[in-house]
Amino acid sequence: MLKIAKESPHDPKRNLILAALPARDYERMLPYLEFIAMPLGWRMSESGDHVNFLHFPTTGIVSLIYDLENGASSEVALVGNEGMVGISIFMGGDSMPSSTEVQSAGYAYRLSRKIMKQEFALGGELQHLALLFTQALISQTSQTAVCNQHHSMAQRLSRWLLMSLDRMHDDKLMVTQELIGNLLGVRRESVTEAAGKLQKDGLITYSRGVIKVVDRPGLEMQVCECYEAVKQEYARLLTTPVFKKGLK
Amino acid sequence: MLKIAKESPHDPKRNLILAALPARDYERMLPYLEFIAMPLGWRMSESGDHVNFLHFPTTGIVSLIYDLENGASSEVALVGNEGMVGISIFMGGDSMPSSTEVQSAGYAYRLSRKIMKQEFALGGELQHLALLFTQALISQTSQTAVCNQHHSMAQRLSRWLLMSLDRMHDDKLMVTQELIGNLLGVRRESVTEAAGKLQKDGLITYSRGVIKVVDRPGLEMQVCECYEAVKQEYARLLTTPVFKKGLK
DNA sequence: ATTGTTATGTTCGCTGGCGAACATAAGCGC
DNA sequence: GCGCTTATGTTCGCCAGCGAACATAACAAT
Repeated sequence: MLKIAKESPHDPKRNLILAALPARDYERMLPYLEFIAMPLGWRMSESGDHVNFLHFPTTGIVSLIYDLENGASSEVALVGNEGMVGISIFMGGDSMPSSTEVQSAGYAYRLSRKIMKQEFALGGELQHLALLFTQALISQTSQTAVCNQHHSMAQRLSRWLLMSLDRMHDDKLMVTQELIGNLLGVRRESVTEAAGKLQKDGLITYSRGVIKVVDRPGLEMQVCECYEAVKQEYARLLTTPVFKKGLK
Repeated sequence: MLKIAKESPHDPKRNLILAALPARDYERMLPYLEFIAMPLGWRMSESGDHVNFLHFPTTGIVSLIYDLENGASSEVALVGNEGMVGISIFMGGDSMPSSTEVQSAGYAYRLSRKIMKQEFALGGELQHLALLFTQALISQTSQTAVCNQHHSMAQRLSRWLLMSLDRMHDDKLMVTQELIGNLLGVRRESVTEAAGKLQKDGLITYSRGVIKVVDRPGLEMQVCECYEAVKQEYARLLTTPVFKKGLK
């Protein structure tokens, strides 16, 4: 049998929700967790699709996106290994108006709708964590709504870079400005301008689909408050139970 | 004993969540439901407050608001008799970064945190409805994020008017343009301009804190898609169980 | 090395909402 | 009726992001 390193995407506990589960719950679920690759650009679900799996990313990043009739769209939230994708399964609605798309390639473990509903219905720690994560997601979405309206492109780009970085293993993002534009709901040119400014200020460097953050503290200095606000709320809601479990 | 008319704010079943509960659950909760007035402008909770009650409005409207450091703010969702206020109680986070404010005076029944957690833990229809409502709230918030970014003032004002109207009993809104500006995260002058346009087009009339919608179909004609999108999603998620129960 | 493709750079005029300052006007207290 | 407060009307210059058009530059394939 292969030994799996802790840092490998194959370790289910790289996903923080799975990692926070009590041993008993974790082991009961383990046989049903299916390892799956999330290639870059994969549209995991379209708006309104009946969702059949709950995904727990171990690496990679997934964007939750709202599309408008005229073709415009905006990302409303980012999910990485701190959370899960497909909450409508346990929230009861079966589908959501948002689409989900893999923004940075990686891996996930997935659980079938049936098993997840069973586990959720037990009312144990999984239910607790799932709901806490969902609350954090609401905060992220709400903050995005305010941020979209009140903050500049450069600030929003900075926030997006930092949030993506937090969900990555390294300091390089494989993403074109065109794609960022789609996610942020602005033109590619606006991204170019903002990115150029950040590069001139020595905060990032980029070239043809690769963005590298070279001065993270500097980036944090001039990002809008939304970044910290969301991060704090995730920490408040989600690190406590992990801690609790670690103490047991 | 006083007889309470069905249309009275004193009828708990004016709240659609309560109305959708099976008789057994409803009757068990009834003794714990406390009737309470929600006066205009009441700040039910501030950002980060530990929330002690879950409110089920029977009349009136509550705004969920995000505040920024510079004093700016934006409403991220509206809740009326179709839902509830204080979801962090059963979601597990105890508090939220948003504040809640009564935007249109009315009444509500409230349940203490303790009782609500008990009832939720039973895993029955209340849990089911609470989660469905929460999912609908996520949709509303997400749509707001996209709308804030892509649609004009006049459209967003129209959407806000229609959404408020849907949660009211009559066609008059008691609200100043100044207040609407705060909620929509724009200047009062921008509201004046947009409202002036709607009035000139014969869709609304207003004067000193009273807005009356005189041509609802006309308003619906030129509102952005976000209005219908959210409404449909609420209908999909929340009317089905009510129906089911009605058929039993 | 040549060519095609994709990513990024740059410009120009336009418009919606901003910030500030000030003007009217409707209701309220007395 | 008088004055005070609050709600709405109007103007002006400003700027961020838009839409469109086009220019360069890096990489890929052959």
